[in-house]
Amino acid sequence: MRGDPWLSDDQQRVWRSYLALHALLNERIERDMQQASGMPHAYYLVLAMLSEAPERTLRMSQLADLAQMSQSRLSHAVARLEEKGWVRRTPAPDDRRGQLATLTAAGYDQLVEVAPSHADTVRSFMFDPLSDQQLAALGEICQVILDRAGHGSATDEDADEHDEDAEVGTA
Amino acid sequence: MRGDPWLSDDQQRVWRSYLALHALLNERIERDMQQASGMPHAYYLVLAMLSEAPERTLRMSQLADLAQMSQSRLSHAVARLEEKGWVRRTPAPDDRRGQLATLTAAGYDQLVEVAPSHADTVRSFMFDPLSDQQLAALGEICQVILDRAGHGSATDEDADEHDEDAEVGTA
DNA sequence: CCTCAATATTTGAGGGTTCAACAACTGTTC
DNA sequence: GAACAGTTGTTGAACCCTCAAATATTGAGG
Repeated sequence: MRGDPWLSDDQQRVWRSYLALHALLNERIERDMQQASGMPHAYYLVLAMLSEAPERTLRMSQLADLAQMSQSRLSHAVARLEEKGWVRRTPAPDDRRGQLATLTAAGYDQLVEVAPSHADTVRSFMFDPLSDQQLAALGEICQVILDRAGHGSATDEDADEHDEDAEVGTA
Repeated sequence: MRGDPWLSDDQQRVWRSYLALHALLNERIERDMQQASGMPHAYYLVLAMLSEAPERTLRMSQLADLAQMSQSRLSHAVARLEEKGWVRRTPAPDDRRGQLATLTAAGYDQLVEVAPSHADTVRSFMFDPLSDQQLAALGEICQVILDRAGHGSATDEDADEHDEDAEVGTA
């Protein structure tokens, strides 16, 4: 039903390392976030993306793209963030189907408060152990895989260009 | 409250790539699994770990360690896998607190049926794009980080040695 | 204008995960 | 051997995510 399955022994080993790595990292990030702000990491990313957008405002669908989540997931997420007072939703002026999500002042404050400990977690866990060469190698590895994702055998990708502008920072 | 936070620009870029990569990979794996077997990837790992154990049987706590989940999570998971008839639970003979989880024949069949497409997803997405050097580099990167995890600034790790023996394969 | 397919977003149900509390048992210590 | 701390595993509530269905709107064509 597809091309030759199975992983080589080397691939197996690396795959298990990758799984272990991610499990551990994720656990720490989520614990950290939960402690610091009572929200999951995914919600933090939503706030971060908004903070980098002009007017700290984005259409729901763009925000979903940037935060890499489904529209449904985002809708639930923003509902919750709105309850907390960190995001506000207003109807889009030009398209009456749309909604604009805006980061509130309280949301921005929250982001600023949480960011340092999050960044520290990521840096100390993931990056401190790596040499400069390894950091570069990891960057290229991710890029190669991402670039090739979409050709493979699956759905599709619409590939917006990236948009460097670190207001508060992803990590 | 911790050592110098913030990521360098390079680290930021790599971190975002990593996030994008994982989001995409995870999405495909989960979609694949759900389609092929109606269970999440985490449950597949539980079956896989059992398949590699002597007698296809493990104490709940060992299984939780190997599958990298909390006991609570595993308990819920095994409850569900038991409903599906893929795992059976029996009281441990030596310790009356304990439970043994055993992979049933049906569970093994399920694993064998699902494994190829899963392996193919992982290989084609993650490994096909990589050169041999990149595969090796990735392996080392994961190892370095994992080795240093536990010293860092966090909780603790008990570090069991690994245990090569691919009955059906993690991926 | 009317219809129809496509887009944008929300909703609710179903299931997964976490966290804290609990129940049962073990091993040690006095 | 009674008390107690520690281990093993389960439970229920709260929350998050997915999927499919619903709602509202747009834009293209006839």
